[in-house]
Amino acid sequence: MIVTRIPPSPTGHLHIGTARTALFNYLFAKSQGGKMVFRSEDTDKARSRPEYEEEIVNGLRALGIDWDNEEITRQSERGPVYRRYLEEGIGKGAFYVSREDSKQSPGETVEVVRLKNPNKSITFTDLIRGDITFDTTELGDLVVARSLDDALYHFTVVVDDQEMGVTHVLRGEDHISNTPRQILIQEALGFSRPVYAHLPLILAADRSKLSKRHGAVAVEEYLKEGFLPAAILNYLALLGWNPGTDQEIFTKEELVAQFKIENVHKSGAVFDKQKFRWINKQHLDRLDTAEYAALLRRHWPERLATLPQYNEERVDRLLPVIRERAETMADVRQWAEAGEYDFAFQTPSYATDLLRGKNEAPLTDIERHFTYLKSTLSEADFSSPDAIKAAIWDYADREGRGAVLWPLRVALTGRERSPDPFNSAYIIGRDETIKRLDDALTTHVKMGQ
RNA sequence: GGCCCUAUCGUCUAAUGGUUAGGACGUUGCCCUCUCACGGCAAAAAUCGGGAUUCGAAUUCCCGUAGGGUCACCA
Repeated sequence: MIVTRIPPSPTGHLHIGTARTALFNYLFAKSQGGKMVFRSEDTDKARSRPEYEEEIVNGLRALGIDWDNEEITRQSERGPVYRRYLEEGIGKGAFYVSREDSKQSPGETVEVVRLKNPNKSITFTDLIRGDITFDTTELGDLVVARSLDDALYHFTVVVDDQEMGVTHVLRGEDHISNTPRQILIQEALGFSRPVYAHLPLILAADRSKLSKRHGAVAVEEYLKEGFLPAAILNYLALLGWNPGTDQEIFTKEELVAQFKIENVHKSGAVFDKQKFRWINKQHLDRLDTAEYAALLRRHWPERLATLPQYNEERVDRLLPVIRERAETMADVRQWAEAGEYDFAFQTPSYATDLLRGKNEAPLTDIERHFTYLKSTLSEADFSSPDAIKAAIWDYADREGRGAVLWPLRVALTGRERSPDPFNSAYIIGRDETIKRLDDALTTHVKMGQ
């Protein structure tokens, strides 16, 4: 049985690179009927924090990446296990205790444990890159533990992978050079060698390893920005992998069904926010209305609810208009905060010039159109934007669409750019539509004459 | 610098010896259109360079070049 692992170090937020590695381990294991285990690599006491472990666990779960060990393995709790293997290795002569100056606290003398390097050439087969050979001589007698009770990363990884039955190690390309060290330790301990697969890195626009200085790298930040977990998963999967078909939008299940390690790339992939946003829109489009409404309300700026005409019915009518444009919930929030949707919940105010438009339509024309529209709309079918459109389209077409529709839209929304007048009228309802036409007439047309 | 990895449109990628080098994002143009969007159609846009093998190379090999990763008593 295939067993993969996801071994984050809880020294920071859940990095999208970590999430991507976790995803590939998950997809590889699940697509082969195997398992994935989670291990917290918290041996660095100074930098590891429980909050980070919690954020990583929650973030991965939010994305739908779960693991098969009930209890998370924590390296900080396995000191005795490492000590046992250390002592065993020293007994066999594979490691030795070395008395030297401490690098951690200079001036002190400590007894570190070093590997007795056999100085050989090691070749391992990488599932993605083929055979890779290193001469380990340059590694020297590497330190594997600060003391018998304080094993270091390479040692703990090797011991835990062995004890947890890990068969396949899928990790970032930045670990390639770590592999020969770990193989040396495995061989010193008499362990078997797992299969390795080094994934291409996620790159920033400048093609260097994506890091904090390039902007948002934490999964949490994208979740907050309103990216859907399914979209994050989808986009991450496409960075370095593709199914060999033109399909680009996937559910998690489709990913599991189609994932093949042979289709994983060798070269790094630049993280492209634009494409990510587009992917998110595709997933947004696949939500049903109730799901979308719930999502929208979670990201809705509170200020809108304080507007005088705010009610849920209008929000529901506004939803399709928002939905057709928004690529992320952050877009919606931004537009809402810029006042683009205020018209739905309060009477707009605007300049007469805006009402007249670029062509500086005579106010007498606007008065004539509005008088007609008022009487027509007071009897029109308001059950849908299309019905409203049907009621006034012929008139607008005859009189000049721009001449009729532009001032109508401005009277209803007060904005240079807004949803179309049919949707706008539908959102605010018949009474409010008539009222706003009246307002336009008294405030702008009559005053201006 | 040593070691290691990589190299197809700006970006993500398809094509595993024979294609007008395909698709997607983005960009540009056109259509739709009262505005902003959405949508539809179209266009521009790539095999890093040089050798070798071969009837034939994006694809195999070699040499360059470029980019990246890594060189801890961090993980």
